[in-house]
Amino acid sequence: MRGRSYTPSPPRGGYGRRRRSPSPRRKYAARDDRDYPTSLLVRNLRHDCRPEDLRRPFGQFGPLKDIYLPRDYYTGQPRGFGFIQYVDPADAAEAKYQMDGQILLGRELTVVFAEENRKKPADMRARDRVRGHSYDRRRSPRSPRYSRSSPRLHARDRSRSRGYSPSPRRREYSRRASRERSYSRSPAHNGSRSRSRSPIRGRARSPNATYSREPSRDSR
DNA sequence: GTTGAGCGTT
Repeated sequence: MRGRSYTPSPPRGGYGRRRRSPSPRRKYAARDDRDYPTSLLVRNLRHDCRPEDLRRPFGQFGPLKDIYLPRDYYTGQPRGFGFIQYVDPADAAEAKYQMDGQILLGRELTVVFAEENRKKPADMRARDRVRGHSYDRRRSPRSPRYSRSSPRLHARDRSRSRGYSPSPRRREYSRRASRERSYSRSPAHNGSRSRSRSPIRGRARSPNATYSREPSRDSR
């Protein structure tokens, strides 16, 4: 009997049973009424805040599925907000209600439901262009040289905390693996020729002994 | 089957 009495505490006037009102936009699009959002957007996070810091306070309400703190792609600096996904939407609702306005590390958190739509790299790229100020892709007035910090460098840091919940056990595993290669998840694929998308110059990766099967040697 | 450049950063 786990009669855990959830107190979803619906936001102002409840979630609304799909009102016929001409809402300009459904708050939680792509979700049915019975399917409440499980992701929360936590705002006003301290820049020092790490996923682990959030896990404890937010984990009180239920199992967390994921925690992710977006960072600036170029600078790698935390953006001050994060996403917390719950397994159970009821927990998410509860957490939102309880944590909204709470103080974490001296900052008052703002917790709201997150949209389900994740942003893709392609979107960010487009956005960057728009934000960049009439970006003339031909040649920008200012060379966006962000040679200072590269996401890749942060990738190293990411190896430790990874940003999202790593299984403790897995970490052990990863620790060993992170010795040599395994750096394949950087924005810069540095494939061989396309090095345009990434702000940083991907270091020329060794060909890594491609398994080029000799065309004429495989006889059977 | 997933996504880690996630919307809301001062």
